[in-house]
Amino acid sequence: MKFEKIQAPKGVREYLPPESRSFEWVREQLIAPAKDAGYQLIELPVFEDTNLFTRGVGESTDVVSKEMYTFEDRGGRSITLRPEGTAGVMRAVIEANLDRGQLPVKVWYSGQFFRAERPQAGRYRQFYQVGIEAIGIDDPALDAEVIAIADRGFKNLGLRNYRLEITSLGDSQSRAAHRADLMKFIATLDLDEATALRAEINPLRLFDDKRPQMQEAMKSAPRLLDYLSTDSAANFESVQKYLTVMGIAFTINPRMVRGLDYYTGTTFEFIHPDLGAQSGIGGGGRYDGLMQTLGGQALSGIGFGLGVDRALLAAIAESSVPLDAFTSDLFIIPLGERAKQEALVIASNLRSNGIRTEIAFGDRALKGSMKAADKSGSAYVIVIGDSELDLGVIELKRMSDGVTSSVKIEQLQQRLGEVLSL
RNA sequence: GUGGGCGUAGCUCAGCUGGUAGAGCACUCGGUUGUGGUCCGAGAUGUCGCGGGUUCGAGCCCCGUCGUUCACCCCA
Repeated sequence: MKFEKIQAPKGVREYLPPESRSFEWVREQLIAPAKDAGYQLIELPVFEDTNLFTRGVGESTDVVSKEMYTFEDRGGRSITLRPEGTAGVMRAVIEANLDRGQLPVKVWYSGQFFRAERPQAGRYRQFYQVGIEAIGIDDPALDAEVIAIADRGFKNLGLRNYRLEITSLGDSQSRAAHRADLMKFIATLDLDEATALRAEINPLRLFDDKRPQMQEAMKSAPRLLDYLSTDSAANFESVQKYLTVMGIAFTINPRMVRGLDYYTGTTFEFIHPDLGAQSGIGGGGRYDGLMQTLGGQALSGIGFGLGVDRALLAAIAESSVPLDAFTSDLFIIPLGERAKQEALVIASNLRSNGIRTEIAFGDRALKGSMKAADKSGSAYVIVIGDSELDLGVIELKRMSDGVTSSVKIEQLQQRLGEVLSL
C-alpha cells in the first residue's frame, strides 16, 4: 500500500541540511550589528488582525490589495499572515505602552513573512526578514545609524557588490505639492490602460516602470526631491553628511518608489545586481504618521527590513559563505549492548562539558560506522567493545592522520579537552 | 493574475528521425577476525509528473492538467 506524497505549499523556500547552516549564518550576521547597537529582541505573532495591515500599510498598496494571506478564524475574526514587520511592531509598542518610557524604543526582529505572489528567483510566498525599528525620536543621526546598521550586516556577510540608494520623501506638504504637479505631467502622457490605472493608484509608480520608453518619458517628470520643504531638505542633507563621515557609500535615487504607504522622509534601499529581477536585498525608511494611524501617539519612527533569503543568494553569488562544514569533536562507535550503554553515558557527560559528541547507531559493520564517523567530520573517533570495557582503556583516533593513542576511559574528557584545546 | 522554459533512479543528467530505460555521483554489502578517506567487486531503487489522444508500438508526437522555474506586475 503506497500513499501519495504530500508536497510543500507553493512558493515556500526551505533550508535543509547542510545548506541550512549557511542560512543560519546569514541570519546571525545580519542581526549582530543591531544587537551591538543596543537593539533588543521583539518576538511577535506571525498573524494579526487584518485591519492592522489595511490601515497601517495602506489599502492601495499591492501588498495589501492582492498579496495578503487572509482568512477567518473560528471566532469569525479576519486574520492575516504578516506581509511585513513594521506594522506589527508598532501595534505591539502601542499596546504595551513601550513608547511611554525611554525613547527611542529600539527593537530588532527576525522571522518569516508571507505574501501570496507568483514565486520567482528570490521571491517566495514565505520569506525571512531581519529588521529593526527605532521609535519616538526624529533625528537625522538616528536615520544614518539605522542605515549604517543595515550596511554593517551586509558587510558582515562579506558582500561588496551591493549598492545603497537613498532619497527623501519629505513631509506631507512636500509630497502633496509634488503629487499635484506629477499628476498634471502624467495627464500629458499617452498611457495604456494598465499603466493609467497604476498611475491613478500611485503616480510615483511610473518612475519605476521598466519599459525604456516609459523611463524616457518620465525623465522630464517633476521630481519629489525638488519639492522638499526647507526643513525636509536640511534633514536629508544631514543624513547624507552623517553617512559620509561614517564612510558609507550611497547614491541618491530621486525616483525610488517604495511599496508601502507609510514611508516619509528618509527612505533607502540596498540593491544587489546579481540576483535576477528581484534585486532588493533590504530597504526601509522613516514613517511619521504610522503610529498615530494605528491609534498611538504622534511619534515618528524609522526602521528597515533585510531579506535573509536574498542576502543568502547574494552571499552565494559573491562566494562569501564560509565553508565550515558541520563537525563534531568525537564520534563514538559502540560494539555490543554493553558498549551502547557506556557510549550513551560517555556522550552525555562529554556534551555537558561542551564537547560535541556523536554516537553510531544501528548494529552495522564497523567499517560502515567508520565511514559515518568520517562523514560527520568528527575530529576524533573511539571504538568501544568488550575488550575496552574490560580494560577500561580506549584507543583515541585522530581522523586527520589516523594516529591513535591509548586513554583511560575516565580520563577521556580531560584528554579531549587538551587535544581540542578547549 | 499574465507569458515563456522545464518535468527520466536519492542528486546531476543522457536517451539518435517514435521500437517496451542508461551514466556519473550518492547509498548498501563485500575484498576473511574490531578501524574511515583512495582502489576493486557486487547490489538495490524508476507506474520516464499525472490523465487522455495519435500509432502495430510513445520517455520521445498532440491535447489537457499538476508541479517547477524564469520574466511581467510588485517586492525582501
